Amino acid sequence: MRGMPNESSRKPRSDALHNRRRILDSAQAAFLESGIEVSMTRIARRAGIGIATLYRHFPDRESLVNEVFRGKLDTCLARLYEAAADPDPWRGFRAFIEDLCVMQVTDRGFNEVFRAAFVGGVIFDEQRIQAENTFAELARRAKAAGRLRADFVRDDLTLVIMANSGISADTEEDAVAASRRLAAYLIRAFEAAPDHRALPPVPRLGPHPVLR
Amino acid sequence: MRGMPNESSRKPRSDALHNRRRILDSAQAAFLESGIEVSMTRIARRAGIGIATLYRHFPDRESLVNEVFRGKLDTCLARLYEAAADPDPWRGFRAFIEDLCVMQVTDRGFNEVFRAAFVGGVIFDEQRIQAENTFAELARRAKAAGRLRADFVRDDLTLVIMANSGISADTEEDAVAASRRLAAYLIRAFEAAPDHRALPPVPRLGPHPVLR
DNA sequence: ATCGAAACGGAGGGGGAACTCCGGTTGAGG
DNA sequence: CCTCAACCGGAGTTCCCCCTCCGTTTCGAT
Repeated sequence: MRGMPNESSRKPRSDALHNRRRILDSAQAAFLESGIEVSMTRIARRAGIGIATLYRHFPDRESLVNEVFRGKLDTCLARLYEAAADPDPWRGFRAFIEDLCVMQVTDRGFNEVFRAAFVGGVIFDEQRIQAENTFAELARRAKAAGRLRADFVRDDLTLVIMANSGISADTEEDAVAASRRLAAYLIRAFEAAPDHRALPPVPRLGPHPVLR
Repeated sequence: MRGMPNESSRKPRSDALHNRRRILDSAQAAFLESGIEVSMTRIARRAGIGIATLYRHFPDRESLVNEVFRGKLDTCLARLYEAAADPDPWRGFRAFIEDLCVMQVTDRGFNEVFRAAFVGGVIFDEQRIQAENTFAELARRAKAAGRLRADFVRDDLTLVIMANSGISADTEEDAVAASRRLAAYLIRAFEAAPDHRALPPVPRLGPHPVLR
């Protein structure tokens, strides 16, 4: 509820609620098209409200970004838990990576936020840790089933996210196609096989600056 | 020679030559650190010259970018021809992708320019076509040798470039490590094997906006 | 040493973005 | 219906960027 002006007990006015909704919708659309760096003025204009009203509801860009993507991040985590619940861990593993890539590539803002959240770990922290543990457990099961190569590590998911974040194309359709093909290649590479050669060493992937 | 003020016959002044060199060096460093969008003012300050002098030598950002990366792009093409000359096409294929990834990940500006050049094909056009043909021939030989999967297509190289362009890390060392690991995974996925499943369809990858 | 063309660099116009101030407006409880 | 806190929105401030104009300085040929 950060950014909401009324501090204590009092139901917010209906026009304020209406404007808040319009801001969130416009911001969502603007972020999707142009990324989270889109100017606040553009968001306000798109919503048909004044710039001051936007800032009253969300004191800075970060709080707006947070509110917009909280929901989408939740559905993303839901996909992970769904995949982790699959009795066939390798099928779950593949499904998660495929879904993730599509979600990332169809929303430029989400791509940036998700990348920041997972690679940098600056925002949405508690959810991220839980998600990492769930993913690690899924990977462990897939390894135990002999389908995922044993030297797959947690940071390889970060690698997937970073690689997929580089995909783009003119139309959403083409971007999805490109992302699917990349995901298919990567999944193929992750699959256990008798002729494995050693992989290059695991990189140390620290925080990455996307927001500020 | 675009951007050089003296239109016809006359040897340039020594101070002009000196400043030109300083501009190119500073721009190279600035692009490497901050990407090609870095402000012209910063480049000029770094070179210790006035902003007007910068603009006199290079009338717009594009001509400066062109001049800075012409050399690096040439060495990149040299790597390709070297790889194409390898009697073992699969070894050449792998070496080229590995080298390419490292070059891309160690210079942010080059990453952006190279991505634009290869994905969009807007700049450095004639070189790009020749490079594409050379790469296609290398891939053909690698397929004929039974080492590269038959359904590998030209646009898969674009996929590699885009994926690798998403890699980043705190230190150059870590970025290289991450890039190496990604490249190893992709090469593994490209390798021919008896148990191939069909890949998702090839995406149509059109021009991509990086420079303006 | 002279002198003109060439090169230099700072000041400034124009634009856009982030964020704030404040006078006018409106919704909802009494 | 009245009132007033809550809300609205535009104008204004500051900052940084691109790029140009123009008075000053410097090179180098004579």
